[in-house]
Amino acid sequence: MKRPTIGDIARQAGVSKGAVSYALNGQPGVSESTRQRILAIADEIGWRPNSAARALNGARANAIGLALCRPARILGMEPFFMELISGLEAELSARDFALMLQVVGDHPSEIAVHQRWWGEGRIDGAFLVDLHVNDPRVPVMEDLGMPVVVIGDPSGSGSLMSVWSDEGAPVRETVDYLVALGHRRIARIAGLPKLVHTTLRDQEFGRACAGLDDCPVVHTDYTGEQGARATRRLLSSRVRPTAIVYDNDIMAVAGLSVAQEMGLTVPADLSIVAWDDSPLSQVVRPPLTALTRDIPAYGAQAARQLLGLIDGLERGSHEDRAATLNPRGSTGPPVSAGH
Amino acid sequence: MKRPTIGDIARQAGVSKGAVSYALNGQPGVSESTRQRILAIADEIGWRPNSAARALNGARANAIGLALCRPARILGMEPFFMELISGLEAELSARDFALMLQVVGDHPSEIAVHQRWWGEGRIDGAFLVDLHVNDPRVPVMEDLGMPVVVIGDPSGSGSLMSVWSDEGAPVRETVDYLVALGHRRIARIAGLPKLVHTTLRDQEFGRACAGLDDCPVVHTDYTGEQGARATRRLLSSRVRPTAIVYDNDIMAVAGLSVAQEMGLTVPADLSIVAWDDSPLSQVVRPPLTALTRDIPAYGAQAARQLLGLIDGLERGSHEDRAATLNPRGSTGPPVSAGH
DNA sequence: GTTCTTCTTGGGAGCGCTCCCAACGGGCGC
DNA sequence: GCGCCCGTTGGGAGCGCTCCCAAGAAGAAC
Repeated sequence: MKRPTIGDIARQAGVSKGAVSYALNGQPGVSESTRQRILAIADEIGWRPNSAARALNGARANAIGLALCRPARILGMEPFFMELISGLEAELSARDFALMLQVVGDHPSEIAVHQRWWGEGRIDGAFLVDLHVNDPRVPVMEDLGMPVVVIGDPSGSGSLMSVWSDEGAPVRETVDYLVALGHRRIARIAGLPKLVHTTLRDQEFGRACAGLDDCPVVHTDYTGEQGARATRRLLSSRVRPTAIVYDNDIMAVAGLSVAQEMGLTVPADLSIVAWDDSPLSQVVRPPLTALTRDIPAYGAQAARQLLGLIDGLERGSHEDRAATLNPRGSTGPPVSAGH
Repeated sequence: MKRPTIGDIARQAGVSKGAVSYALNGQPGVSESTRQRILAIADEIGWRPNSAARALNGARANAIGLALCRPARILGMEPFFMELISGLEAELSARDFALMLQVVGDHPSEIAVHQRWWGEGRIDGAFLVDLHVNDPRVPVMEDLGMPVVVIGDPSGSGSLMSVWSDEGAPVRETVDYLVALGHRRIARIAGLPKLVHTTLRDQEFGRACAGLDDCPVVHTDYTGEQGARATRRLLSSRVRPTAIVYDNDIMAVAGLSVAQEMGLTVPADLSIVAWDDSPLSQVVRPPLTALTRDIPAYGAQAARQLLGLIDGLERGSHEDRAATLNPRGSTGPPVSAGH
């Protein structure tokens, strides 16, 4: 049950290996009639190119690396990654590129995995996600000379190409909207403070809230538990916020439960905004006002950029569309502000 | 910036390529002193094995294939897959196996992807998930001769090895529990009727409900929307059920919202059970009674089985632990049954 | 018919690695 | 001191493919 090789085809067709190679790759060098005959035989005996042999000749690996450095627990919970991956896939599979996926524990092992894959010729490029402030992966990847696309803000991605969306505008849009509704005390329950996009949102939030009353920011690890705890603490303070903006939908849903548990009505007593939309936000009562983004499209764009980079087309970084506010039932004027 | 090869090492060490190969692979054939010298040089010049060259000699690809045939939309929503993947990964990465992931649109293209990967020597084996009734992938994989582990019930996996958990016991446990609480009208909002595990649960549900009042089963596509719609329809019927068992947590959460929207109190007017637990079920009010399963452990077991199969160890299929009922606030005695 | 050009074809090197085979050399038994 | 065995080493074929090079054939121009 040995796999047929181009040698077998050549023998059957009565031509040389070279001719078969040209015919199979659509290259000039063989006549059309010979090509057809070779293709027919190849098809008949079920020939498949051996990627190893191709790779040995300096060809592409036709695979992209993605090492995810997140605890499995969080990974399983957040729709973001699966949506991102399906977006990446849509573009990659159209070009017959596979995705090499590996969950790693920390940055050093993520770096090691990338070095190994690249060194062994298993991948043609890689994505970097969840950019940290002063991310150690960036300088290593810059040195490695491997095509890399950072999915995150260019401020932290060094000389690497990045695909990002503006974090500032959605923050401003949200705060302005809440202020227009009459809110003066807006809190933000944020994600990991180490992440670049968290700090960017923090800064913009601080600026957008200038002139308002106390606008606290609490950092969490994105889990529902921490989102619930932070919410409980905020709502127990003497001057509780009338609106909370969450950094993901999981925490927003958890926060909604806590508010209802504490006897508050949403949105009358508390308005809630979730960053990143998902079916989850629409399924709870009231459905959550959310900052919606087309994550699969975002991933697809990143994949296009990386494939371009691999092809040697030197296009620059790409700014994707920013998230836009999608008001639903969880936001409204605060009862106290009866204007 | 060419990558060093064993030829370079051999030249520097003043030995032959053969000796280097033996030294690097920990095989007998070189003296310990030579081995050490070679390893030192290899380390110094940063040598990495070229996987393509290795694969060319019939070696492993050190990668496993997983083609997911689900719309991206559902994929992004269900925690199940990411948890499964992180479980697979935990075991695979420990053995330095990578996961080749590809999202495909239908079974024919999933089959094509597997054939290509296997034919091209890119993978050493593959997982099959979401087993359908009379699944067309099974006979193809049997013919292909590739190591495959089916993550699903052995009744549908032909001669392929499978890793599964009993679907019957959890159904019985759930129905018995609800009956003990006093419920007589229990409904089931199920997933896709094409899937093997759906039909198994359906059958068992039918048996377990024997002797009870009307116990309808509604099939959906696992989305929150369809779960909500099915719930609304059931609760609008003249004799509405006092308990609903959902096939995933997304639909259970959606169903909870619908019930509350319709002015029903959970669990007094309606008890809710979710199949497959996740933080989501614990975050809503009341927290959902759920059939809990350790999905990462399930995935890890599947990975172990597949790696064993690849190594030629012929262990049989493996039955994993069945899901167990984890009662929370969403179940209780129906108000009508004041016993 | 001859020469030149152009298209087609066969031959073969080389990619980096593994592994078989033969040669070499030192330690041992006699 | 001689021959033998075994541990060590060098040499080299071969994995399946790509691509360069040269040779052959066919057609055009004279």
